Amino acid sequence: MQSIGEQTAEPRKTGSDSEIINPIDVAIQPLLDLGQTTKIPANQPIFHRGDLCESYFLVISGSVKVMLIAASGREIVLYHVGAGESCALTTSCLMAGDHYPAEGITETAVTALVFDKATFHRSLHESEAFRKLVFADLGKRFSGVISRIEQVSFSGVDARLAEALLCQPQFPQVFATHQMLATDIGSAREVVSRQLKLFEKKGWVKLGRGHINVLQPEALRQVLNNRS
Amino acid sequence: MQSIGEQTAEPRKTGSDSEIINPIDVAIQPLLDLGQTTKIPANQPIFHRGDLCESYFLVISGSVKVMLIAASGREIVLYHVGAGESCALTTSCLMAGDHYPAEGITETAVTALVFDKATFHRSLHESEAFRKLVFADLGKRFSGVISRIEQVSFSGVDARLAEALLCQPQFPQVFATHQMLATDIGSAREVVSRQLKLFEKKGWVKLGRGHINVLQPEALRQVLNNRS
DNA sequence: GGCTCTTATGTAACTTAGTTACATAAATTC
DNA sequence: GAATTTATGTAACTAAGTTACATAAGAGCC
Repeated sequence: MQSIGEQTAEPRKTGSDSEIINPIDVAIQPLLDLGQTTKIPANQPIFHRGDLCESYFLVISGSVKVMLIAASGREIVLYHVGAGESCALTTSCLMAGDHYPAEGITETAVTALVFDKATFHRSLHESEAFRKLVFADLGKRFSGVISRIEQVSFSGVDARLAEALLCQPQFPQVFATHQMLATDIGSAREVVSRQLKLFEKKGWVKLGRGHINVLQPEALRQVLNNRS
Repeated sequence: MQSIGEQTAEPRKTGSDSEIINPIDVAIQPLLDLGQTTKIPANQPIFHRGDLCESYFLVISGSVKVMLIAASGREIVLYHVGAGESCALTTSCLMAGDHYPAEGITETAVTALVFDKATFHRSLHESEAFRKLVFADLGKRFSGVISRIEQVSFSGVDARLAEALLCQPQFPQVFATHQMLATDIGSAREVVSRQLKLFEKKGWVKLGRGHINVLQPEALRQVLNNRS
């Protein structure tokens, strides 16, 4: 059995700006030749629910969101795929020969390494390093999606919203619409607007069109601890 | 590379009584020697959230439920592991070297084949059949958990309850308490009681202590179609 | 600038779901 | 059969989601 490299990729933060390519290429540099490097603009659908999964991809830069969309228009983000990460849903569908159960959409312009189905399976078979990368990613996502269920079904909108505000890339500045925040926490826009107004009334945030200024992060953290 | 068998196990219904061992042993019979056959009584915890995952198991007979439990006591079942199935969470934690993010509890007496960590990894490495079985299962669960999120966050209690009633093993007889149904659909006992009373008022079901008689399955199916 | 169009936010009224806090009743155990 | 445990019933209240708009801030165009 041919070994293509032993070091697995470490988990990486989604949406970070620096260190985009460095960490992944150590582990899978030799695999780069097997895939096709592709660039996709922002806000493009990559896959839809019901699509049969035909290729595997690894994000080199940018970010993809994987989400559910209800008939009513309600949306919930399952997870974000950042630089150095692969889409666990794709892995899972390729392995089970299944259809996608969700939507994948680029959030920013994305550079990705795309492998066709056969290459994916062959690499999985031949490379221990690739296998480790793929499965570690799958495992991480599975746990992540389970925490998501926990959040959504056990904790209130206030706690989920507080967490969303605290985890923004340009904290304490939040560049997001109420709709985007609602999708992130799996609630409705009106509910988010209502809760944000409450936060503003308490002096914890300052609201603006398309952005929010977090004034009292400690108060938000308190909400998180009290009732998550 | 040693091939231990080519046929993968087909997906199987959870909690079915007949054909318990037959279908799986075709695929993994040769692996039986590698694991330790273990019997566990009903209602026993198998793992808790936070536990480090040390062994892999394959259910031979009986069923295990994997669920989240909130501090408040609220519960939600993520999935059931039936005969011939493995626990995807275990697979995922073993592969990612992670801690369990949920609870595993036997629902009935269970016979399982247990592999230690090292044997699991070795089998994964050596046997294509085992790999296929493990990953197909993981993929199936991942999709399953995602539909669960969809159900819980997009569809109402009435639809979820109707579905739960329609999917019972001894349909149209339902042997479950309101609490068990609530855990299944990720709601609260009082909410289930309230909704069941409404169903009863409409003549769709007949309620009893510990069991429910479904009188008008068509009406329940209608609820499912209208607003799932 | 002023006009239009699109996108974002505000808000009230209402429905559904979850929580709190008990009461009642059916099994089970002693 | 009395006590205890377990299951169900129910009311009152809070939280969240929905419907149905109104308002307002920018973007693009003349």
